[in-house]
Amino acid sequence: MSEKRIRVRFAPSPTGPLHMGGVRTALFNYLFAKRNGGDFLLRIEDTDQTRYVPGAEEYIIESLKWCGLIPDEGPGFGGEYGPYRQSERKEIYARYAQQLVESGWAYYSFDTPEDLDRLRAEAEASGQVFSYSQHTRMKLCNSLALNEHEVKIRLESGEPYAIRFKMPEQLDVTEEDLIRGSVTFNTRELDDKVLFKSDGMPTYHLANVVDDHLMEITHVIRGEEWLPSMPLHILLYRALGWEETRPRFSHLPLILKPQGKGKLSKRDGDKLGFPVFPLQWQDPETGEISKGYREDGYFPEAFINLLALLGWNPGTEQEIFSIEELTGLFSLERVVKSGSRFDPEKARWFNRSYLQEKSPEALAQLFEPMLKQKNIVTDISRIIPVIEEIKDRCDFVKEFWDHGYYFFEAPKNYDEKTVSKRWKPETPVEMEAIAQLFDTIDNWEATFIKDSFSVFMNEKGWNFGAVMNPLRLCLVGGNMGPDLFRICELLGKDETVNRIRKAVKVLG
RNA sequence: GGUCCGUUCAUCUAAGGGUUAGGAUUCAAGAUUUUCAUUCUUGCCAUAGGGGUUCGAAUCCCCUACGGACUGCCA
Repeated sequence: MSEKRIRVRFAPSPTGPLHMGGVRTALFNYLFAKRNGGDFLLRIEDTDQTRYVPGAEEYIIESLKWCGLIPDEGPGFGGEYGPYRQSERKEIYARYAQQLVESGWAYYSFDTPEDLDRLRAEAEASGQVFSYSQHTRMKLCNSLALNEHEVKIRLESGEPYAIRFKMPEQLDVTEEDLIRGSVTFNTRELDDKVLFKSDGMPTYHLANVVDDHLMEITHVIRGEEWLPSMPLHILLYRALGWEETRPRFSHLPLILKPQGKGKLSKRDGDKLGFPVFPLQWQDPETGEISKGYREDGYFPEAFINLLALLGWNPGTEQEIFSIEELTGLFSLERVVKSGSRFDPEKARWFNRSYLQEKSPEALAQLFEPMLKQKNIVTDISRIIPVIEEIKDRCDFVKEFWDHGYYFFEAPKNYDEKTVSKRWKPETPVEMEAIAQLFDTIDNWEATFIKDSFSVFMNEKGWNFGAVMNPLRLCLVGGNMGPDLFRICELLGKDETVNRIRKAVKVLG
């Protein structure tokens, strides 16, 4: 094989937000490039003007940045092979389309979209499927069926036309897919795809082949939905005389929805309560908002990690990988062939793993803005010890509040179940006694508080459970939380005593 | 309908002819925590079915079933 530098591309269409399957495709391309010391390019495939969605390209780029998948080349990233937006490469494609007609690999088609719609409808009515192919092309309106003179007149009169690929008859096209192994198609079953549209733009098929060649792409790594068009692309390289240098192909398995049938779609996320997009997206037409992993509180490292393991594994039992580790280990050979169902529970677990590894300082920095939003201003140094106590019980930074709000504000109400279970007629007297005891403690540290408390309890002969549980209720408003004396310490003596007395007043 | 791809615990997956089919998530039980959660331990659970090839098959071949993708002047 050649010594060519490895170059791969991620080529999304800016027709909406990037789906997590798209992010995984980008990730695998990135990992493959970096593993092999090559280049990762971003190319925007915007050849369909009718499907342009404002903001989609920016969304794609912001998503890649959030994930840390920075292209070496692409719109806004520089590079020697630009422009990287297909709409800006328009002139290039017409030339190659023309070349294909001249060499007999393609032909003009004058059938209008309406004509074809009608033919499709008719076929369907009789239980058939219409296809523009070697079996039907001679009965249709194109430069193969029409005589030379007729074609010339139509062309000169400016009649709109599309250029279609003239699929060879009865030819086996075999390719070694780097993930799936040998795949064979016979051209007899393939149709004559449009390469160049009547609006002057190429279709995906022509544009991606031309651009991959011009941009010296060595490996095409894309979703499984492209597998059926691989023979067309291979033949296009042959027709253009680029077979010697053409890229190798790999088709990634799909990401399937957690339950039921089919691939993961936008709707599933909304229905099942997890994001399918990296970032939140608001549809510019309908205003409808779709959740994003970022806004849901996922760490980008966790998101990347879970995506990497959806359809790939290094063959060891390790599951937590930094992006650097992934780039060191990745190989297409270890990508699985079958589609994988996405498991939101495991996604949560990945985030948890990353959260537990982070320092209390770093987590406090992330939590502080959320406190500010609740109008709680406090010093980072006061947040850190709280996080040390509660982070075990959290999967996301945003859960710190639910598990530790009582460190920042007195409980507004008391959990009813706990009250009915723990708050007895004698409790108020006991609580007041504890409050008085606490008032006398000078060294306000968990171990001392605990010692004093124990001595006192033994003197009184009171039952620990009967006192500690309502005491916890006074301080946190429920029956949850870390070590009670640690809570007392962090609350401070005055606040602790105040909360006890307040609870006695409220609960009677 | 046609073409192509796929099929190991509920889920993600390991095992590239010889293992008690391993790990992780979920779930369940026990321990610890005088609370809740965590943590730890244990447990439940799989080679789609049928034929071959072979001393020996999750692994190779064929058939069936099921699932999926594609079948646009969309990408």
